[in-house]
Amino acid sequence: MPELPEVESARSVIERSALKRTIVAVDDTDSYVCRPHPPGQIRDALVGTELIAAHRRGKTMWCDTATGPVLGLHLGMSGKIVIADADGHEVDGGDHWEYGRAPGDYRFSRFALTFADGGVLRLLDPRRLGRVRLDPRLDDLGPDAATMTGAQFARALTGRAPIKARLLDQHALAGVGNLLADEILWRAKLNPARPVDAITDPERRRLYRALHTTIEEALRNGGVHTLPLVPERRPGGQCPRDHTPLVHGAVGGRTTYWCPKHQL
DNA sequence: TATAGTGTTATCGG
DNA sequence: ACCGATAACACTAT
Repeated sequence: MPELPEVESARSVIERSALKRTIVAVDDTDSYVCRPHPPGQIRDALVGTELIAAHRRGKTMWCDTATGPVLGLHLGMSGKIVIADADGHEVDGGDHWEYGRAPGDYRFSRFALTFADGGVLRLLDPRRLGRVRLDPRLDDLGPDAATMTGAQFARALTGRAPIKARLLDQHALAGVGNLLADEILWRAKLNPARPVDAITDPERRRLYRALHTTIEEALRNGGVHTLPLVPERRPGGQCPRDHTPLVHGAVGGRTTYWCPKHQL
């Protein structure tokens, strides 16, 4: 579910609704999501302090605390941030949910902060591929895909990998996931398997423009599912431009859909 | 019952 | 060391 636009809405939920609230309890007992921290370590580091800022680069979020370490949050494949008030009512809903979850269903709560007023911030994550950790390393992340410059983008496009594999490489640029990559390449009319070193300068500029317009549109409209190609990524899907049947295969190890007529 | 999957990372081979 | 491909991770929905 979460790619850069969804993570950004999760970050803004935290920013609006979880800052400057004293933390009185922490559930960090899911040792898979909280690894490598042993149960209790994150709790002991956070109880008594408060979040004071929420940041994001690519799909990684981190929160500064008033007196403790930085709290790193990653949503993985199925993670979602939900905040409830003391009465249990969920506030500040962000992105939509893929696993048919109803409000109040906390079966998949993997991490939780309880605030002094009784409110609770939860990380829900059925597949448990999300991550919570103290003082996360950010050095390995490339520049944020939403704000990177054309020069940074050109720097990211060296080597011989398929262009889609490079767009997915979080070391090269941070934030593009499988759905965004297909959408961006479709808009730029580039074949996902094209080697990076076969991309011409005009094509790279087209791709850079598609990167930004696609992310902006997804942010504005409420997520990657609102983009035109995404709902067509299924057997029988058609090119939104001219209804050519899309073809699919694996590129960069991920399921990939593209239009055989436009994407060359 | 079998399979795919919107992310990351360790491991293997060139 | 660099680069890319692949498997593994955990669990649900189809």
